[in-house]
Amino acid sequence: MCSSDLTTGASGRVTGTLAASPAGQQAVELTATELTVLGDAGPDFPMQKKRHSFEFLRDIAHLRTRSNTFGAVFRVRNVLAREIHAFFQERGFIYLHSPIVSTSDCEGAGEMFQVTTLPIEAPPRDDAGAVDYSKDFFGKKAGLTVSGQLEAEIFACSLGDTYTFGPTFRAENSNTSRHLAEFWMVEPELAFADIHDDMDLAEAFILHLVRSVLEHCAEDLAFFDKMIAPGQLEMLNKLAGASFARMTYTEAMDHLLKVADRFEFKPYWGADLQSEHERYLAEELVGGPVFVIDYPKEIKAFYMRCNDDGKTVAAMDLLVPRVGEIIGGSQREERLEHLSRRIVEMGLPPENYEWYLDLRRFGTIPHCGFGLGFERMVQFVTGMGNIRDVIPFPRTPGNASF
RNA sequence: GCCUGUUUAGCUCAGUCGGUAGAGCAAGCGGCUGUUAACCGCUAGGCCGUAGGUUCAAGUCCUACAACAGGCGCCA
Repeated sequence: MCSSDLTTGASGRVTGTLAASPAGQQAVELTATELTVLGDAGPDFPMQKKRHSFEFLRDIAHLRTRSNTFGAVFRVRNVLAREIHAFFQERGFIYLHSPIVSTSDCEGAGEMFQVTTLPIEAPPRDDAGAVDYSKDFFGKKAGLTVSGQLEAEIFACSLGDTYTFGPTFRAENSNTSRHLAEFWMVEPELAFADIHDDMDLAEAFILHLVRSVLEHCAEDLAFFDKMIAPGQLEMLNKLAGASFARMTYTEAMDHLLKVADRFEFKPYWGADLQSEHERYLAEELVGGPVFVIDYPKEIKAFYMRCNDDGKTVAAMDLLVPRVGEIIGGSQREERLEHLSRRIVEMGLPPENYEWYLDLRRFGTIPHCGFGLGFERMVQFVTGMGNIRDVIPFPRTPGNASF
């Protein structure tokens, strides 16, 4: 082969001498003495030495990792994954491999993907005509996990501080730049801890990840700062030395009501925070990450601990500029009678929660935890606008290529 | 699921008042050479998303559908 085969996309081996470079934009250069093309690419190679749209590159996800943007994204993603383990392992947390296939749909976190070996066209039916899941592979209806939290609670209430880090699935028809049907979630669970310990951990965790990336991915972050998200480096550097603001839902609502005119959805006490409200709090009012705690109990999950006011629960969300909610967590209701009552109040079938209630019947402890959407963290750090571009092979409604 | 927008060359996009298409990059050929998501010349390359409709005439106007994007909801 000759050098004319050395087109964009070709692979090759170069032998030469590494020397300091006089050019401004690189430190070293290779003076080649020998060049071998190992695999030529041909004129139909779809990528070029120019900017492509991320939508186009998404269609060729098997080739897009050859671009500088996706190289940088997945190097940063790798460092973040490594540092998640480092952070928790250094603090003595147990890494729990929570199950992927789950038969406990007692989470309510989202629609489950069903896992079945029954024939779709003609499943076995019982006398009432309903699908007979006792004939299914697991003997009951099964699905892909929507959260490892409940399993993490089991471990936290026996082994102590625990975390999960694994794939999570939501069959929601969500079409946004912040949602995936398959994503990775980090879920620590703290034993003998309250909502304030939970926030302290979340803050230390985010700061560790930001500082680690600044330390280990300086070159890639400079690339994002220049090509993807101007100002990103300054934002991260500022964040690395900051402490996060904290406010109650009621305080946040007071702030929102003062500027209610600017919102499409008018805020009022009792309503969940809209995206535009979250953005205002993080981007304008605070200008950085902010914890919001003590939400009205009606808009939060059954397992969150009731506060003494009888109206709110010890829930906390961490809102960050641009991405919005990056962490959602709570202190768990450890009091048997309160938890039982909430299950009934929310119309959930109590028989599904017996094992969960056992954790309160037998040696209950105060505990808490949170979930971090891993891809949202990668988005936050890199400044990438679409979550489909920070996971190798995105799964979204209507798309599971590769 | 709802709202808005987009769909024209391999890619990124122009295309005026409706009169059968242009640029840059890529590709091919040639030149240049301290270049870096460079430069110069030439050459090719188009069922204008799909299906209907209006019109003498549709890339352009209308309808439906599809794909994609952005925003919203759901959440992480």
